[in-house]
Amino acid sequence: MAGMEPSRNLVPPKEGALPPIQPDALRSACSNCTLRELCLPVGLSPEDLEHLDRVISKRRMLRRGEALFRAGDRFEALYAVRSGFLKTTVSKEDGREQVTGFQMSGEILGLDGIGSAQHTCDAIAIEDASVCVIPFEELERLSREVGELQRQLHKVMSREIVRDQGVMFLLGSMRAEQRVAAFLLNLTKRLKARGYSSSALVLRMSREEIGSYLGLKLETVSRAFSKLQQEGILAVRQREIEILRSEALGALANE
Amino acid sequence: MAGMEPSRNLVPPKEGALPPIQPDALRSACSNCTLRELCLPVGLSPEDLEHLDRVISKRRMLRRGEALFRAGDRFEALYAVRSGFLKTTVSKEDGREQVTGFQMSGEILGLDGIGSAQHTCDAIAIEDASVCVIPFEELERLSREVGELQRQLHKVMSREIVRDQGVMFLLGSMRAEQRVAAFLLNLTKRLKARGYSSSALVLRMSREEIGSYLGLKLETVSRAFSKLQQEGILAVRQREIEILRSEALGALANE
DNA sequence: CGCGAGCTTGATGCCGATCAATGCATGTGG
DNA sequence: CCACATGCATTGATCGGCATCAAGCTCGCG
Repeated sequence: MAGMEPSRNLVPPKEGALPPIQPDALRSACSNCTLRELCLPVGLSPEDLEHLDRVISKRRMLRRGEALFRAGDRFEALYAVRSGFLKTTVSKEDGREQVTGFQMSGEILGLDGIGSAQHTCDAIAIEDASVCVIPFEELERLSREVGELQRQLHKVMSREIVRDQGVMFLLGSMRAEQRVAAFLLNLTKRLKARGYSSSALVLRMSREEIGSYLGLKLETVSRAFSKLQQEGILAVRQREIEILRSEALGALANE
Repeated sequence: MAGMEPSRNLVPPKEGALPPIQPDALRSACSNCTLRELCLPVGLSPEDLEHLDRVISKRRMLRRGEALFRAGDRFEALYAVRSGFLKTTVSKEDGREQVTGFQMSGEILGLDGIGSAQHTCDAIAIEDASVCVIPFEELERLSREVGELQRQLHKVMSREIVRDQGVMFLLGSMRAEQRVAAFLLNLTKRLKARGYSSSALVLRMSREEIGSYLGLKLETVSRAFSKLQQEGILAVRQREIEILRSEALGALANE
């Protein structure tokens, strides 16, 4: 039932908002990709795009639960999500682990590996997914020639740092309900940029994964959802969430 | 009493471990800098170092409490700490703020600004400090020519991302005492790399700043120090900390 | 139909926040 | 030099939010 279709159970996107998947095509092409305005190629000229196409030659399909890379793996490439959802997790020796992020189409994974030539976290598909493989040595070489690409890569890395700062703030200073509110707002913002509704969504991750990301136990996440529903801010039916009063959600998250 | 001397009340470094300060010199030179093995220039050849010297032409002195940059400031440069300590903080509109990091000599500040051309956090000197100014446009240009520099810049950014993942783990899954233990171990590790003792240190930040960084209240930080002292793991006298049983501290932080 | 994974809901307990008082070091003016 | 103010740290008492433990519940699926 799950099959390999992308993003099936998200709220239907506007026309053409998501790329059609061609499971057979082994070559990707940034030039034609409908994600190019959200992904690494933002702002590249058509000629530069062609150069990039030559570097990003491979794709990789992942079944739900499969790892794109694991901590300790040799770092060789960055990955751009084409379809599906992934999570990244860090873990201590003793096995305790924590989700550090969820990635959707157009977002880049693997930046953690550059510093030490090894990945420092696991990247796992939380639904069937497809990613573009971006061999890093070649990307570095090309970005030495294409200033705009260099700039774009730097921006992607910088934004990741800023995102992490936001999560640190959330983990350090917000209460459970606020964290959940902020999480939902962040998700809908990113989904909206991809053509999805900003008031309804289907969560691709379990309560436990959300809790792990937000520094909460799954029961607490569940209670927060229930509370927000009681207050008339959300309508929650399992993983389907409807945001009834987004201004109230925003107000909550901002204090 | 405080004056402009660097790092006065840290445990005395081994010979030559910290750079002498020449308050009058307006030019810095990576080629001669004793921090070059900890800072951006790691691994650069003498010739490449000379190129870098041409880009990093200015220094800036900061008094305790002074801001290097603030959220919203136009992003123009990265900064490398020469001496002294800084902190970075993010804040919400309502004024609540949280410390996201402490930076010591050889560490780079300002990476947050690349993505949006504006800084997204404040960087404040928590003691008199001196930084090298690295104009970013010029750094980007030079790193297009010098592959080793490009690589080094990417590493610095990637390590910042990994560092943040570690903090997220700490904030999401560790208890108060563990957080304090991990904090101390992290500080001593970095100080050791700079030639200081790994078993004694003087904190440059207040209990409140530590708490803000660790997602705790200052009273909780204080209690954690007291507890660790009772247990014979630390000797605490105000901001002077001596680590008596570092293996116990490590064991605590790792579970 | 019955099983199991994931979600919800309730009862209880603990860790850390909060409120409050005291201690300690440094600085200032009389 | 003392009296006093100020900023920071310690310690105690109390409170509240979230974790923990423990049932039920829902839904998809063999």
